[in-house]
Amino acid sequence: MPQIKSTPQKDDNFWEKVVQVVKQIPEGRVSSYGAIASFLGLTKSARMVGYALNNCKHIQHEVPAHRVVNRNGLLTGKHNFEGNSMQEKLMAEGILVEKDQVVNFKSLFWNPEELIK
DNA sequence: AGTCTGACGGTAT
DNA sequence: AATACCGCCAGAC
Repeated sequence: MPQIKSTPQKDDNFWEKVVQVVKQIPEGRVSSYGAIASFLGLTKSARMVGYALNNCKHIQHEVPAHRVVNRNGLLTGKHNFEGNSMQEKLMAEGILVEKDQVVNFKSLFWNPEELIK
């Protein structure tokens, strides 16, 4: 469980929602911070998604945070993982990474909106 | 209380 | 096409 430190009221549990969504990312697919933020109704707060994952890094083993990259497919969060484990985890799922960037990102991209369907 | 810093993204130059 | 800036907002100082 992520530690929610913000005030209980405004607390929409954004962090938890982020975790829930990220958990739904299928293996071998990737998504972006912006897409998740948008899906949660905070279109302009993509940074908060990364921030949330950072907050939840202690449960990283349950959250495929490595499948979340920025809108260009760039592994911007790489340095938050040990060594280059982010890339390694992606590669292990068959996702090609070249120069810190997901190859064929556009077709591997998974939009949270698919959850609704 | 003021300032700075991000696992970002869009717009302007 | 490449930078530069700006909005976003919770935390750390």
